[in-house]
Amino acid sequence: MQPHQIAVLMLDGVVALEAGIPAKLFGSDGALRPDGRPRYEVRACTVDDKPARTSAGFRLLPDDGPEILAEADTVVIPGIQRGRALVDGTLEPELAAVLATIRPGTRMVSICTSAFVLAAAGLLDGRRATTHWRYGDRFAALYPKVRFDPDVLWVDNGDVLTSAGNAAGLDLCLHIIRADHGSDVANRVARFNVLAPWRDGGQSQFIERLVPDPTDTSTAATRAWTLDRLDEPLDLAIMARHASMSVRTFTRRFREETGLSPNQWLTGQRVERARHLLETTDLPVDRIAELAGFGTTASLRQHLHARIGVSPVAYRRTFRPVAG
DNA sequence: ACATCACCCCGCCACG
DNA sequence: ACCGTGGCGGGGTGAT
Repeated sequence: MQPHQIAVLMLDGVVALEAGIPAKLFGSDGALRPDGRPRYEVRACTVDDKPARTSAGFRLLPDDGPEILAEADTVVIPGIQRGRALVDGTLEPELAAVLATIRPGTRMVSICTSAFVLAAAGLLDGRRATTHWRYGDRFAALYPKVRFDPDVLWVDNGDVLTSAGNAAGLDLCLHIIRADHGSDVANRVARFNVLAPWRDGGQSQFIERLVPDPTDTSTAATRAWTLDRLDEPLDLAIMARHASMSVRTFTRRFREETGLSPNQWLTGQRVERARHLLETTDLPVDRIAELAGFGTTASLRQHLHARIGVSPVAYRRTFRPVAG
């Protein structure tokens, strides 16, 4: 089977760190098939075949030209620090021309400020999108037709995906791998690259305390404790008691440290547990609901559907095609 | 599909 | 005055 073709379009003023993200993750050994063949093939190009000036004092010389865009299954555009899309909502004619060569239906991915480019191309009209928080006001003002969400690491519209600043591109690429091939493959890629498979802090761009003070009371130990007993009934009172805090303080600290409310986080962890079990075991769905801590199968179905839009059985069929 | 109900979440504010 | 804590109210959400 032909590997999924990923084209990285490096524009003038590209952020060097972000230009390397797709190749590093999609091209990781962790993303290889069991038979050793690649799942993804990553190439990079510029608009005009010339080196791209980065914002870091060096240039990037791609091996391929913009003709790869027309053959790509996914196009990733790393963030930029200049360009018309950032200034007046238009595209340079040369950029518009190469974007026009991309086949309809190609999955479009932006990292950081390149959401401006997708928006200027009209690809985000009427859809949810995000970008680097520092550019949020400008983004909303320049592109009023886009439903800007300032408070997430990434937004997945299926065929158009946008991510927040810099390292959020890692989270989005991991998400894409997870969506394409399941969380086991995504977790392996994360491990190969020494990344957190699921950023502690969930979706929020604004984690007030990135590193909880270890001498201070913290919710981290309680989160770890919770993960060992996901199959048990857990509520705020139980978690707060484990953390030796009042419910009010626990709730407040939890949001400060993770960006999520305790229950949002807990549900997320339960969904991840269920996904893992669906992928790696043949246990019946109601048993998985039980082990992941969902009271009922209906509850599991609802949360799985809300997160990834598929039923448990459909999910298993996608990622576990050979029933064991 | 719908109603009911428990629990969650968080602004508010008093307390130490 | 300042700051972290935690009880309370009640709108909101999710489970049944």
